[in-house]
Amino acid sequence: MTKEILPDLLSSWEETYKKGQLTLWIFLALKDGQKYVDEIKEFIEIKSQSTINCEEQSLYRNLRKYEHIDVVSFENRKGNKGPDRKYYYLTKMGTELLEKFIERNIKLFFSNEINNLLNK
Amino acid sequence: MTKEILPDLLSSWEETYKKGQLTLWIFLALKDGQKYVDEIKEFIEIKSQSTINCEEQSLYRNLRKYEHIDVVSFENRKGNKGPDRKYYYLTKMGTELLEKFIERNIKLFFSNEINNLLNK
DNA sequence: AATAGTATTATTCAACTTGTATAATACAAA
DNA sequence: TTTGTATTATACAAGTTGAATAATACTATT
Repeated sequence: MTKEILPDLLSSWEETYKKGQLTLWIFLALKDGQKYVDEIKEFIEIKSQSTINCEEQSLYRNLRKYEHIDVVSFENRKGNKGPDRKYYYLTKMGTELLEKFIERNIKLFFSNEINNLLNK
Repeated sequence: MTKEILPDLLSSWEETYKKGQLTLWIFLALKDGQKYVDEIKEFIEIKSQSTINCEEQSLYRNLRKYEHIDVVSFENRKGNKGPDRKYYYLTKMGTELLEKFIERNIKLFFSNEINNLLNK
């Protein structure tokens, strides 16, 4: 009985959970190196082990938001085909922001107290 | 210049980020042991190092949702004063659900690839 | 018996992100 | 000219949380 409900509960929880996570994943992708949208999407899919499959539209929307406030910037480069690609990177402010965010919000899970609880 | 904007960006990002995180924190609190709402709130505030300060109303709302679908249950117990308290705990299904969630969504950050990136 | 404090339930509105759908613009190569 | 790639834009639905407000109910104290 449980076996049929559990996957649905899990995916609906994950759907909610990931809504606030996209920015983090994008910034991690950019910390890894300059990327344009397709590469960011691929990075996230692989590194999240397919937990997060985002739409390109969501990436563009998110990137534009942070571009406007100088957290993210880009450089035009040619691809194999079509028009130039925007290769995004974190600005100095974006780098600082990500660093502080990781320190406050991610490192928590590496603390002994939480880590013990996670593995109990 | 950056120094004035950064704290605002950080807290607005955190506000968004934590919106999908409450369920995880509640479930971790319950995994730690049966608790009623005040204790859950305290657990989250302390263990998140004040990164997450949630409203009791949000806890009630969230708990009720998962209570209805048999992920969370409770036991009435008397407190020092006032009416009985509902001491919540994870059901068998809730425990399984949390375990699977952690495995898929949290353990990622302990992988070498992500961990290296976080500390770069 | 009345009051004050504790615990929970309920409703509503605003703010925010993402999914989804749809459309438009623009460039390059075949 | 057509096809494929890359980006921008708008609008609506769904979901969560913050905040405000109100109501119910039990207990202990005065």
